Amino acid sequence: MFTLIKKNGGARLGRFETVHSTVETPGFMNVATCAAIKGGVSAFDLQELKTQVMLCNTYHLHLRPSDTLVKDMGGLHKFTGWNKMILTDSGGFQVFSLSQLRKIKEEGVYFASHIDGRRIFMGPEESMRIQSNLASTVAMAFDECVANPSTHEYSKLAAERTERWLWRCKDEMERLNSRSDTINKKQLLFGINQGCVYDDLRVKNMEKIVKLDLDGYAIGGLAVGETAQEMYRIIAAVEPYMPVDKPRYLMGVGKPGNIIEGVRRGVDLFDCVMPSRNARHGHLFTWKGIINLNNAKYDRDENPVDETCGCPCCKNHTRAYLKHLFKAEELLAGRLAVMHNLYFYNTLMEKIREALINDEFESFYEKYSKLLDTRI
RNA sequence: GGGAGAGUUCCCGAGCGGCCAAAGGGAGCAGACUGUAAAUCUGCCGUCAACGACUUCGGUGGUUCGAAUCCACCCUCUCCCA
Repeated sequence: MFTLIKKNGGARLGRFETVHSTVETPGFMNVATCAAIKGGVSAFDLQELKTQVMLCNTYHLHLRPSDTLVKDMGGLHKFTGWNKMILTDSGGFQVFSLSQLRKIKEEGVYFASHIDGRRIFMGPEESMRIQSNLASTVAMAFDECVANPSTHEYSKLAAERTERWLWRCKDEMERLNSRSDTINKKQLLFGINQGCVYDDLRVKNMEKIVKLDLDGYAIGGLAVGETAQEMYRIIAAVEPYMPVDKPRYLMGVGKPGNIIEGVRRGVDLFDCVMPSRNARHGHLFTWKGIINLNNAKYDRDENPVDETCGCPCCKNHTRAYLKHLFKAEELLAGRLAVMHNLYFYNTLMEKIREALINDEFESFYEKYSKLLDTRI
């Protein structure tokens, strides 16, 4: 159940109560595609990183270790040791990112496994069944995320197919939630808005999927090649059509600045691989901008990554040490850097919420929306 | 003392008369990364007034229109025999 607490302009402060935990929004979901945060960060580490939600992937976990195994192990919460909200992505994004390895049909998508080339099929029903087995808190609809650029004609076709898939997702989820052997019988389902960069398709699609009265709504298919300005325009175009009393999730976004812009336009939830992936590549977020720890200038830097940061890495280590770990290819480098970046993102969301509570979001926006994405 | 082999740009290592400023690694330097086929990928990596010029392949001298590549001597290293 979602409660809208207050607004600052378009920005929303809210609370999303689920069977596993209550999520304060705006919130950032930490990506753990294969049921693990890449970089060697465990569920027990997430406790001290202010993590609220873990995000896992249907496609990846179906292939390995298999959703039936996870079900036999008691579901993702028991399996990973994470007891708060888990959102599972549907595999829809893989329709986009594994474009060389798949074929899309009305019934669903035929993939070649990226692990061993084995042919697999996934449609709305399969995705729901897998996510039900995984027993996440929130399941995402199985959608098609089209590449950018795509023609208006194709984007329309894909968005309408995604709508039809959504009906099937809803039916299957209701069926699964009523089964006695389902682990999480209160599994929620979020619908996903598509339509590429075309406002008319986006709005029409949103109007249709809202009628299904799902537990939340996501804006998908963004940050896949269009400009940031186009992305903001689409969010603004579609937002008036989204239910006020349901969480809104901007999928796969993004840079700190993108998130602040998203919040300003009424988005409640975000996720992105950027903090974890970039961390593994030595790019660290700070309250003064982004640093690349691989740069020679940090060789003898005695400061922590960020002086104001309370993460385990900043409390214990210098930039010089972390830089050394990266150059020496020590696993510890990735672990510490990922912990820092996730803590940074989670703290960013916390500060956004504080700003909203204090009715200071606009000044927060002015201060940080550009600064945090700047390289220093 | 006798015999065999080797010395290439920061390192390893190809090249063995012109297409060589010299393959390929590594290191170094920088960049990218947005619902993770990513602990990945890309670029630069002799010098300069730089679509050209200059100096480099242990040293010196030679052969040749032309040499990292051929010859002579020298220096250094490795291995084998005494």
